[in-house]
Amino acid sequence: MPGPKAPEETRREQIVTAAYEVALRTGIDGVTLRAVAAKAKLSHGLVVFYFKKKDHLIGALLDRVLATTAMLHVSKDVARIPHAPERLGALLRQELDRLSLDPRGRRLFFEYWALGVRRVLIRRRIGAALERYRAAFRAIAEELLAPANGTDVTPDALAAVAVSLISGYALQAMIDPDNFDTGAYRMAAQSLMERLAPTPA
Amino acid sequence: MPGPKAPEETRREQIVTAAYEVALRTGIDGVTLRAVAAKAKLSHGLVVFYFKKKDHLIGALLDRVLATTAMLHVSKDVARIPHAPERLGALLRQELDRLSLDPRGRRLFFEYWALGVRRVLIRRRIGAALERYRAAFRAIAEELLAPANGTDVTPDALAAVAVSLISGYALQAMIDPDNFDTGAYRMAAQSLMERLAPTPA
DNA sequence: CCGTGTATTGACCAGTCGGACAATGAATGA
DNA sequence: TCATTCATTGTCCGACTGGTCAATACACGG
Repeated sequence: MPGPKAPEETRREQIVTAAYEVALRTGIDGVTLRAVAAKAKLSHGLVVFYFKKKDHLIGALLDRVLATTAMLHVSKDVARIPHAPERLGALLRQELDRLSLDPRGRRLFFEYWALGVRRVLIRRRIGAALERYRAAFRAIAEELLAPANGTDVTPDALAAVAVSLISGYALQAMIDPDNFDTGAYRMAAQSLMERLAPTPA
Repeated sequence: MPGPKAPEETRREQIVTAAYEVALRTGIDGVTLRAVAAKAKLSHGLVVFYFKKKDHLIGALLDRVLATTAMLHVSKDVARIPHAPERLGALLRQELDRLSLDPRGRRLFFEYWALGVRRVLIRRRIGAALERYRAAFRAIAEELLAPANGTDVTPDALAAVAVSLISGYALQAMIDPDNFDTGAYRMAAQSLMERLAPTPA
């Protein structure tokens, strides 16, 4: 006995939301058509009705993951800092702080990253997200490195290093929180970044 | 018709080797009892005969992965460098170079990393490997930071940062090699590390 | 030469997965 | 009011999974 109608576009979002919740608890592997349907209180047939292939569903789920966890907004407070090195350090700290709350989303991001190693479409989208992430840092890096042009550090590389500091933090903190002193790490990373400015050496 | 006997302890290694080859090509998901058995030219029943549970097999496979890819040997050339900052930079560069060749093993390592997020036993072993990796850097970091004790950077944090630079490099380079300038990154990372010494500031 | 233990096989099982599909219900327009 | 459209359901299917197990062939000690 087919149930009531709710043919709004909401259905897709509802399903993706259910998938997201499932993924948070059980990982991408746990995102099965039936598990998602159960979480959304639908028949699993309906899920494949909206997303013809399961891959499409996990693609849509990737959108959700990227939207909620891989976006970088430079807060007003940070943007207002005049001195470029300090601004870079502050941005770094802001991101590290953000990482500390709700690590579950980040876990999903890394799971997708691992998936991307084998699947081209996912790899491209994650790569693009990383590139956008780097771009935000690159802007500051250019400004910072402008005076000390004699240096062998390019803005692009500096941005990549910043991203490394952030993702490396997440990676290490996730895998053994016990042996990882997050406070000390943040101090060190920030101080390292800010130390770039004074002497181009 | 049960085949010939070869009851040596070699069988286990042979199976793990087959599993490793399968994993390199198809990822950990592809490591199925039957796939491994086929690769090793055995019946899948024999695989479960040696490794009672599949988990034991993927545990043994993790050993293999860690042994071949997560070990850090400080080469003689590097160890002989007297000046600590330069030594740290050289070690960093050595590891980054090593990452460039044969990324397949590293991919597996990161796949296990993602797996570790959900599975406790794997998480602990990866965490331990990571800690050993950090320890190698910590030794140099202590020596490096000794004179400039006024600094807010602890040896532990510096080691963690070094690991971040390495894993972050792998992360970004593997996912989109096109937009990632490996050469510039290596220059920047090394120069950043070596810049730690001169002025404790 | 013959049992005994064990390495090895293949068949089998229950479970789960993604996907196809006919049947059914509800809304909608004529 | 009735036919049409389409969202929704449950069922069914084939493939594959991890795991069990009886049957078998081999090596070896007596």
